[in-house]
Amino acid sequence: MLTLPFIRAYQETTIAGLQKKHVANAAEIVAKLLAQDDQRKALLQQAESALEKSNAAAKEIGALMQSGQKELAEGKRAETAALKASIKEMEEAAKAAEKELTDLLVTLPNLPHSSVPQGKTADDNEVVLTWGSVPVLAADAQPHWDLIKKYDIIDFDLGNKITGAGFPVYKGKGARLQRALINFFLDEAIKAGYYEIQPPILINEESGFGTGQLPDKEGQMYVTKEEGLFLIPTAEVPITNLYRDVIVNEKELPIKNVGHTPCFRREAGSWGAHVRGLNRLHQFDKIEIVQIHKPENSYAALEEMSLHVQGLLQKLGLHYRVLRLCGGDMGFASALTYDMEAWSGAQNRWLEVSSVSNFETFQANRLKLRTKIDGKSILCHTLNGSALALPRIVASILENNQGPDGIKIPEVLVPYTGFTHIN
RNA sequence: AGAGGGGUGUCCGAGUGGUUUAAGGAGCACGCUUGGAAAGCGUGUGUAGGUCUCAAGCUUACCGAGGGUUCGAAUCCCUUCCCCUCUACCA
Repeated sequence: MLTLPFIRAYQETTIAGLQKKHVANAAEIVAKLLAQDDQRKALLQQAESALEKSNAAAKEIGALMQSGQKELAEGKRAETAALKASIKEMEEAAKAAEKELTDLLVTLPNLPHSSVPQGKTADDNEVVLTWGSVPVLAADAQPHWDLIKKYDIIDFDLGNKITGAGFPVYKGKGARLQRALINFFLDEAIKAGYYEIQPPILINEESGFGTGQLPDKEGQMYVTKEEGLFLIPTAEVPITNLYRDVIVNEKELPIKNVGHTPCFRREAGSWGAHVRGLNRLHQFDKIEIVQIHKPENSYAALEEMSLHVQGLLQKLGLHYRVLRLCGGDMGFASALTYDMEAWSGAQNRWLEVSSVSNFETFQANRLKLRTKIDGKSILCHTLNGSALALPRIVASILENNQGPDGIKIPEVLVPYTGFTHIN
């Protein structure tokens, strides 16, 4: 959530930023926000000065009662009773104005960093770098959805039977490869100084709001019927919300957490021919890294996180590229996002395997996540990234590493899998 | 899940309708004291909003959360979340 003092002080910047994110009528919205804020303040002031009067009167009555001047107290009491109704009205008006204001404020996305390219769609993203080269495969190379059947390692039909589309069952070496990747990614993160967290995978509404999934993406999450809890779409939600309503000691910063969880996404309305097989799932495993920083360090941290993710891809020997997302393609809460895409050898296309973002104070403002510097409390910066999401990594490994003697497991994974080939 | 007991500041803890302006203690910060430290003494010690050019000051709200009763609520009532004990169930 953007902060009002910022919007007020930097109206032009705010409008330009919102426009880069393709918010319609940005200028009108900013003007409306400021007007509503003025109104809120006026109403609040009115209510508070009435309250002040009534507080003073109550105190007086108390004093009179105690000194035994019953009659005077009674008179005063009748007088004050009349105030009550109007105070309630004023308080309600102030509250309503505040709600109207936050309801609008909450719908606004974060402002993009100055380096974010203009643009609307994925085609406008900027390629920052490309690593490795396209693997040379035999003419009869198969896409992963055929390979998983050939080697019987991931079963969509069984998943359909017990749950539904997009919930595959991993079997044998398929399951072991999953476990190997999870452990490898966690170990690498721990080596890089991250602290492992195993959070709940159901979260409440406050947490969904804290990181920005609610109300923006409500339709994308699964909800439990009785309790109204949401299945997490990413470990970012529980791990970042650990710090909701927290004033972190400056000495504890930066915070670097990592966690592995399954992730659940309804992906309503986003199905199509290009999302076959593992390309898009309702449930998948992901290792997420989360960092919390003082504002001045957050962009250096973002680069560090990007390098960490790239290191993983390099160790796995995957041809990849890094994109700087354009204003139209980046997420609601993000100020700057790098996407890492791995090459899928048989589909001949890039697959997004990680997204690393700096949210600056956007999430922290919703979370009330602060630190104290020189006695003043300020909002922290939050960042997160996938390191990494499994299914598309698996797809790329399967496709890129296929050969006559089966699928070759990347060397770094062999200590984790206990086998060198899937065949 | 049922019955009972709880939730107060950074922490412990007092507080069952009116100088509560949340006692007291611990911790922390600063000062005094000291050769230095400890002890001791003194002072300070939350968050958010409003007012204000800034600061100070003033002011409003906050005792798990939300609502209510009252001139006045940490205190009474309702709803809800969480914790503890016992019982039941259970990996």
